[in-house]
Amino acid sequence: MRRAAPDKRPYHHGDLREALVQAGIDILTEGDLAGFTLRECARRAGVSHAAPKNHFPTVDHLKAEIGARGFEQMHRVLAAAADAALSQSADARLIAMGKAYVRFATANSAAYKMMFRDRDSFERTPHYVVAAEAAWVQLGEAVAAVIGVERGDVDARAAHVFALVHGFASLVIDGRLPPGLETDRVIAQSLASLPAALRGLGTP
Amino acid sequence: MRRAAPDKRPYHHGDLREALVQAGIDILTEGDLAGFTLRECARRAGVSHAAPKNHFPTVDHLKAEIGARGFEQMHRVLAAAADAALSQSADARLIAMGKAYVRFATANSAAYKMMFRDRDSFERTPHYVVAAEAAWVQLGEAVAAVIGVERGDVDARAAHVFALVHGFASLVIDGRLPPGLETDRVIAQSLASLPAALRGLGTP
DNA sequence: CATAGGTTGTTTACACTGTCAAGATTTATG
DNA sequence: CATAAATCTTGACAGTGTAAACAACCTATG
Repeated sequence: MRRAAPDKRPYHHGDLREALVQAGIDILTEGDLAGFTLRECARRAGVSHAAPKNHFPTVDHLKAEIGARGFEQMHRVLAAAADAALSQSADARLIAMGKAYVRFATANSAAYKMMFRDRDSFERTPHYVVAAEAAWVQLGEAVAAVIGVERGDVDARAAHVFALVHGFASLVIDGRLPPGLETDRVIAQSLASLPAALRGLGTP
Repeated sequence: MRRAAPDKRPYHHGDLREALVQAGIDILTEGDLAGFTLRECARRAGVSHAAPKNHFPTVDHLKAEIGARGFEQMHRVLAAAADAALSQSADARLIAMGKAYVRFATANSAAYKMMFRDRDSFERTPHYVVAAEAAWVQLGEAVAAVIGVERGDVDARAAHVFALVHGFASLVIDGRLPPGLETDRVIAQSLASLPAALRGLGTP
């Protein structure tokens, strides 16, 4: 068994797979999505450019793994936001989660892009699929708590919420909203109207 | 003055700039966003790989031009949708535009991605800026017609609409909504609730 | 324990990309 | 017409992802 940080870099890295993932996350944290490169990850891990092949057959596999971790982290952030609002109403919890969603996306814009962009080019690894699915389930539960479980069609309402928060997140990240707009206030306003809108949805 | 399609390619190319743009649009129409390459555009225009430099200093300039045209085309599509619903209420027109928006985005997914993705890497050419701005203005007008011009804060409501349709478009394009979901019906439902939600926005 | 086999890295190579510099060719202009 | 400007070609360079051949290390089996 080899320790993680031996004194003299042995031939084998020790935990190259994890080092590559971490290097990739570091690059994204620096906000340099274009700088995300398989060779650069290898470079940061202190390894030759072809070494990653043993752990990730393709750069898309690495992207899928990092994207999966992004979903997992977002899941934790949303769960924490919901927990913090546990004493409040289901409406307040959903709103808190919506705010946390947009905040996470904008604070980790490069990672967020990697989570959503180019999904087709990802080999859909099981890890990625499971992590992305969990986000959907989490959202559906919060929506169900708002509209009441007996009212069917939770998915349609969850899609409404998903579209709204993902839309805001994308627009803010890409700087697509007009410069003068107070995005925080606008988003808070839209989210505040969400529970009522969900209850009215599909019932004219 | 030279015509667009002379019989014998008299100038070096005649209209290389336009040919490059068209080649790029063709690639996107084929849905192959990854295949969009400056060299491939040059290839399709029947010209050497470095020829584009005279018309587009950088590949991002070509992307910006194509993105601008995408915004222009979308503007026409939305205007047509609004015109077709001219005899109906402002609510109906906004809903029609929303549907047309999502339909355009999903039917031209590669072009839509080029319009929105990587905006930072675009040299922000005047053409692109103007075209993108026009889309925002168009949306704001439709929203203003719904809520009444006297009620201020049109931008906040326009942002709400923009986020919703862009969110749906992005999620559909990236296949992010659950497989079983009837997206057409769900989106129609969400859009139907939009005018009422806009009127209630910000007025508790 | 020795050794055969599999795992992990390195080296080298290839096709591809965007960009640049130098030259050739065609058009426009004084 | 002669000269300048615009346009295109050729060739080069640094990057990229991926593949194949080889080397070093680990491990399990005889």
